[in-house]
Amino acid sequence: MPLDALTINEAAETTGWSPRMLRYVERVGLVAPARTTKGYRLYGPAELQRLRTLRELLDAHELGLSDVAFAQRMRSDKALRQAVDGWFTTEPRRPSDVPAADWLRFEQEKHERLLEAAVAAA
Amino acid sequence: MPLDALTINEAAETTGWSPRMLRYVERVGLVAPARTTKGYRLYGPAELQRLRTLRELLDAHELGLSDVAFAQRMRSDKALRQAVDGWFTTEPRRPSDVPAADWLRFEQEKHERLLEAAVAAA
DNA sequence: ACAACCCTAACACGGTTGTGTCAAGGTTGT
DNA sequence: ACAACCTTGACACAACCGTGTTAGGGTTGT
Repeated sequence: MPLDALTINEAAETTGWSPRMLRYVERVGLVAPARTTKGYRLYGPAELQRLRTLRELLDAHELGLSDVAFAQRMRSDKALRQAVDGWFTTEPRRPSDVPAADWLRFEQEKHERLLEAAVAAA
Repeated sequence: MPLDALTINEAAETTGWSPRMLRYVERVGLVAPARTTKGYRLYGPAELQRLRTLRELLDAHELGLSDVAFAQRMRSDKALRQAVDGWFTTEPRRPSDVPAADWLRFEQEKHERLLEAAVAAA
């Protein structure tokens, strides 16, 4: 067994999550640890760090795991990100001299560029 | 009554939402219509548009209202946005020659600049 | 003044989230 | 071989989400 990887109960001990919740956090798509050939979960330093900061994140802003899962979905699904961003920018009295279709496409591409840069930088 | 503003039942009729849900959508912070002095809701063209596209958005990506509400919270609460963005970018093997504190601050400010631009553009 | 509308508040109810616990069975270390 | 782990699956349960319905009370238009 790798020296700097913990089993689920050990990881639970040092992160404050219960083993049950570690499995649940994995199920919802955040913090998925490596596995041994026989299926045992192995939590490395990166996973442990993510688990600790996740707890802080949730507590500090009163979020649910589903909120963070949704944020992750927005980062990985470009179409979703565009759709949501697009919804918040509907009909804010656009300049009337430019055709609507062109304006909309411009806005979409602008957001796409900006947010892709943000994600790429991550 | 303003000519191009609808009451809640009329708005429900043309948007496909139920009156109950229009009140709920307002409660969760999306699409808040104007009010008459006596408290009657008045849905203008902008609100009607947002309601129709909201329905499309939810259906197209299997979202809940709470997801969109959370997205809105992320756009309006800078600290939240930074915290969430920060979590997704924890410990991805940063360049080892730059002190951790500086690197972290640099990343935070970079995200802040990019996302502020995106929101300001909206 | 009366019907037809609007308001808020509440009860109801199936579905999801977050969490614990327990069961049945495979793996590991001594 | 045996205790001490690990796995998945299921039952349970409070809290919340999305939605309808109903009740009690104001407002508006004819």
